[in-house]
Amino acid sequence: MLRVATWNVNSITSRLPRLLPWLAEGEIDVACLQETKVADDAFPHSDLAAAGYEVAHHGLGRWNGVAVVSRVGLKDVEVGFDAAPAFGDPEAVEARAITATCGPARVTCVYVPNGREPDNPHYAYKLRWLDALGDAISGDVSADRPYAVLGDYNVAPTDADVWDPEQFVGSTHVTAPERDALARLRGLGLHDVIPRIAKGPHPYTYWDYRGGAFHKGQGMRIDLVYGNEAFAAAVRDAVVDREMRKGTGPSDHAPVIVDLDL
DNA sequence: ATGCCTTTCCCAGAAAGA
Repeated sequence: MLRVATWNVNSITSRLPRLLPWLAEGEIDVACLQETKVADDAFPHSDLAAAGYEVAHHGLGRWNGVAVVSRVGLKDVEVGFDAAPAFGDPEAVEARAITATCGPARVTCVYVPNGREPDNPHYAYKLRWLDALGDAISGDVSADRPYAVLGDYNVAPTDADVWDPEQFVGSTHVTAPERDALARLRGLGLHDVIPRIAKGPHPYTYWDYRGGAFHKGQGMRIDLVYGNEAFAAAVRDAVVDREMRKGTGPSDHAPVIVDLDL
């Protein structure tokens, strides 16, 4: 059994007291982490090493930052992806993707650009980014080896993936071009591994910090596990770890945990 | 939510998040 997870930690520094016990008690084999918000030299490498995890981190400072941590081996790391677009300066590609092979599976950890508003240049950047991602990963998707793209996609695939679609009319995360971009990824051979419902109407993964959104059930499913044929066929269970959205110092995202018969 | 929380930059308030 291989247990693979994705979690937007919203600062690895702030979340370390939650991350370490979660890894240990949850018996997580591989975790894809987003929004570490640190440069590589500020990542808590020694804490993860002491916990038994190898780390591949890609961070450039206060924004973005992604990591794969694994206790089942970690090799063939690829930082970013081929022809990853930049927002402005072509030399300033943001730290939003990292890929590694962990035991029997290969994973790409992604933090998809937010997009801000549909008429904002960051929205066009988001669509470019997703398109280029698809081009870059098609080989791994079609390979026989279990492979998945896990992370914060910043897109709710369907209206059921937001707590109130009426609230999102005209917003990012729900527009047709964004959903088309996910459909294209599925068209390459990726399958949306949807967690089972633990509570409420839907397996949401994100709740705003403000206004008691979590307790009101005002969530979104935007943290996704997209697995290729071999990965999807090996899935035995998938859950949202809602407990991690509770308690002291939570991230605004909850982890998604997938058990694989590998 | 017109950002009502949180984080990082760093010690004041901007920027960003979804």
